[in-house]
Amino acid sequence: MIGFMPPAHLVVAVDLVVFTIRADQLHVLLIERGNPPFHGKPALPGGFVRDTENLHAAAERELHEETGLNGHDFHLQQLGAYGEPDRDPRGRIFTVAYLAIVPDLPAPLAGTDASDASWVPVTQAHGLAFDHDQILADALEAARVRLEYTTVATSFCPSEFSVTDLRRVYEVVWGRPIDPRNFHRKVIATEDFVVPSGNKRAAVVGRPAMLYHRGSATRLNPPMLRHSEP
Amino acid sequence: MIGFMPPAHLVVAVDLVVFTIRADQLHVLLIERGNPPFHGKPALPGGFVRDTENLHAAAERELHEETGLNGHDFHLQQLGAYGEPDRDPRGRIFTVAYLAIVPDLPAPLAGTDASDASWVPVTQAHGLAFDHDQILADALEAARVRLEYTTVATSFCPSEFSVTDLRRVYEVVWGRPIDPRNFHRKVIATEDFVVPSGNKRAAVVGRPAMLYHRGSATRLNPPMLRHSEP
DNA sequence: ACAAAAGTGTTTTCCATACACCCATGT
DNA sequence: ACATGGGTGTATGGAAAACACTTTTGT
Repeated sequence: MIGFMPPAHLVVAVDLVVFTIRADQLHVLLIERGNPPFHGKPALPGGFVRDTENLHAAAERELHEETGLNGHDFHLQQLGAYGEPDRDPRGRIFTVAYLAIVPDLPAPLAGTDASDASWVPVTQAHGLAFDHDQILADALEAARVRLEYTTVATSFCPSEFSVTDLRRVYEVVWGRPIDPRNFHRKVIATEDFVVPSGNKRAAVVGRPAMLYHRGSATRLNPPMLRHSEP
Repeated sequence: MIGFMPPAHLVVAVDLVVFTIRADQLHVLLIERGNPPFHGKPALPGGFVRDTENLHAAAERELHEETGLNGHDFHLQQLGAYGEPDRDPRGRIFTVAYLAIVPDLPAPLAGTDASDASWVPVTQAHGLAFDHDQILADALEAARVRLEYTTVATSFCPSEFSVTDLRRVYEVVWGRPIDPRNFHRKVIATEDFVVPSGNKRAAVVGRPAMLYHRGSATRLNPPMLRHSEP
């Protein structure tokens, strides 16, 4: 299998950096490669772009194959193109990386093509195949920046969530604590960031939280400020 | 020439959106296509990525071919990949767009391969070949955003420039006036945004301006705020 | 002296931070 | 009653906007 050369028109792939939050930790979806090169190594899920589909559709298809998600239950956005001549030992293969943000899936990967896929804490995701370490690092920084200026944080949450759930997203992705009171006021004050669902969380302990759905806003104005370390 | 199909490995191109400011107007570098498809139409400069070069190097090479610039006299950054199946009638050709920002060139395009290239005000750059209208629109928005959070505005200026020159960049790209006094204080207060050259502008009229070089900073913290329209 | 552009000071307004406090629920 | 987390009010500091003012040159 060494030296396999893909058909000439298959020189553009898409790779996905799929983030979710499980147990208050940021996780990324990785597969274990079943073929050379990098046989047995962890890698980002991805595949070649088909003749009739555009880049975004290819990314959506891959995401569906790996997670079973479709519709608009996720955030999917292009990160950029990677094209070092030697990035793939099979030959000159360009890849377009996509950042995907999904809620913690109840039945994560059952019934999908990718039973070989698994969630790995980003803190432990090293030594990936190809240039995927670099792509993952870029994706992490992009996700942190997007939390500042957009409403993507809600894409980490299920359909119904509390303000505290949303705050945990910021704390986990940014890796620093946020004042609950000020965060609450800011989220509520930002128009169409979240809309009340009318329900309340069954309280395990303490006052039950009001629940919200994602609002229609996409940009955060003013942004959530992430300061440099104190 | 109709129906020309590039060699199979040449399916990835880079296209450049080169911005400069001339006569207080934002201009973009366009070529007139000498071959089908879109013969005679304006288009962004670009070309195929060579076997041994990475994407950034290909973009740098194209920029040098079109403008004669090399070294670090410019800003060059990837915008993203475009890959609609029908974006090029010759076949499936992906392109990676780059945003380039250069100072107003003294002898703009003399002695370059591209005597067919010319500066066009962005307000008049419509009806471009391929999907270049879309790429140009994306590049313009990206440039506006980057002026907020980075120091790229200095890349529009020659080696030595005044604070007022820099303010004009913001006003031209954003298309709205800025208070000269507050802008001045903010630029000077931001560490390493600009460094004094020690020289003064020969005054045509009024008090001569102090001149500056680009500083070492790349990110603007705090950012230049571009408010929504009043 | 005057015009014109560069650069500084001052006031006001707004927003982020910090933190005290009240609210709603389970035990 | 009280512990626990959810949510609100308020004082303070710092930065942005608005704008009056001073400085430096050429004519």
